[in-house]
Amino acid sequence: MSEKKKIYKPKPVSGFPEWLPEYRAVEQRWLDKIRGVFESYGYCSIETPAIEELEVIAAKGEDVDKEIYVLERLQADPDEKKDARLALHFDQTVPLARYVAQHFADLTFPFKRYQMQKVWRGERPQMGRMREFYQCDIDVINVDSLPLHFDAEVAAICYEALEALDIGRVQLRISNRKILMGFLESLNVPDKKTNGETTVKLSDETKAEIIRDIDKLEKIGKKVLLSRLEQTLLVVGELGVNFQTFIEPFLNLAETKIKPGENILELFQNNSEIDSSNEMLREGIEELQFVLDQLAHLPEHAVVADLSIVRGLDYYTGTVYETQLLDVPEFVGSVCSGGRYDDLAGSYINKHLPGVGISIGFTRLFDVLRQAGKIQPGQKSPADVLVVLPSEERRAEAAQTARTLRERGLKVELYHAPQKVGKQISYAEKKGIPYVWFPPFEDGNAHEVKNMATGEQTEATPNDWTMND
RNA sequence: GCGACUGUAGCUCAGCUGGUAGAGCCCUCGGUUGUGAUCCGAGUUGUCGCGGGUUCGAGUCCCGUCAGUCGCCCCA
Repeated sequence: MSEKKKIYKPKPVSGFPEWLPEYRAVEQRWLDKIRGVFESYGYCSIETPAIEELEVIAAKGEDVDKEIYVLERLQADPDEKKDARLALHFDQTVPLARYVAQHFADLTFPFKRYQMQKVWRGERPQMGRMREFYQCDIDVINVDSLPLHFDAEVAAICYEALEALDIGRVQLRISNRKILMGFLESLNVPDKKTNGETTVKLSDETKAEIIRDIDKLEKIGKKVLLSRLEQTLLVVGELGVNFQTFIEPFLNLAETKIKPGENILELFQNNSEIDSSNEMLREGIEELQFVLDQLAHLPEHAVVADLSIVRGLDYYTGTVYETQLLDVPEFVGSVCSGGRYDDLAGSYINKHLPGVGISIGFTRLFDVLRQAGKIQPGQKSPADVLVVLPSEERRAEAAQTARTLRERGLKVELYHAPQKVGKQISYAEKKGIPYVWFPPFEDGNAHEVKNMATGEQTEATPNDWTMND
């Protein structure tokens, strides 16, 4: 007879966050604010399915492949293999490309859209890194060519959206991939095979390795970075000793944060060790300068050019962005990143569709600030008023009071049982409901309302009371 | 995927060199009649992550496993 109820103890699944009501309330408010800023620039909303065909999602590059969640039925029918495999989307940029290609005929270009949905990545979770999270994307896609102004516009919009959240100072860091690509292309480094007698161009593989490492410049520093390059590349390599001395001048530039108004080309030309005549390099500098100067209206700290920003995703071809929270130094990751991609939809449609966009890593942003204690939790209930239930006999009257208040635009909860008044009040207190309404407990008595913050209680009528009374 | 650390009540944790589990918070009730956040009193709560081993005996030691945290890779 003493058999115990079997309980399955719930455990949170790491990397799949969920919040208590008081934080969810803040999260909703933030999403509304971001949406408001996006729409104020005329960007429209779309939503794409949580899943895409694996073929579509995996189009990005090998590194992300291993992080893709695929979807299958528990009882997968072996004969069903002919069906396309499905996968949860990894980001919203690739689904956008597919969407644009698919609805090409019905869209108006330049197509400006925002999209706020969850995405999934199978990574090891840690501070600021989840396996399920919201991204707030804003992108512009056009046919044939896309004016460079948009590279500045999407950045400015995102900055404004972040500013609207009142989260302290944020800094956009912008670069242009063409600069680093052009620089690496221009190099003639000593050939190992000839013991440095002749020179050789960097292979794509080597370039990729260097790019990956330069991304870490701020984190690990120039010295460590150079010795790392030496270690990884000399071994692999076609490169002769001291090849790092060819990279170093660039790192010196990449270490500085360039403000709007500064002349980037001059910085290169003043550095005699860098050959700034490379065409791609020049183009990148010009573009970066343009975008940077277009953002000069933003506050002092808000935007810098930072040549160490290159971004991991392969599809970016020009402008790239990252964003730091300057007032949360314990977190160094980017909370808002993106870039320009010249032809992401090219594999779905026979049109040239360049785009540029940025994505706010919403859940990361929210959770990092929450953990840093910078988010004031909201109310546990959206209600403005709790109507006390005096007795079962007076339920109809109390319900009518609540209805009247609701009709006047207030959010009103009616207490569920005629319990002791003290209990009803403490319920309101716990849920953070700011006002408690007392309908008459006896015929002929007046309504009263209590302000929970001040403890003050006054007579009132449901038809004309307002929260400021 | 690799490395380090952790895993005891709903939550935060204590439990010394092995002897059959404890504190605070939370929650419930009470301190008479219609008033919360303080105070006082009483009460409920545990496969000690899971499986195996050593032992007369394991929350405590050993092995395995799973999960979590942090770091690396990568990224929002």
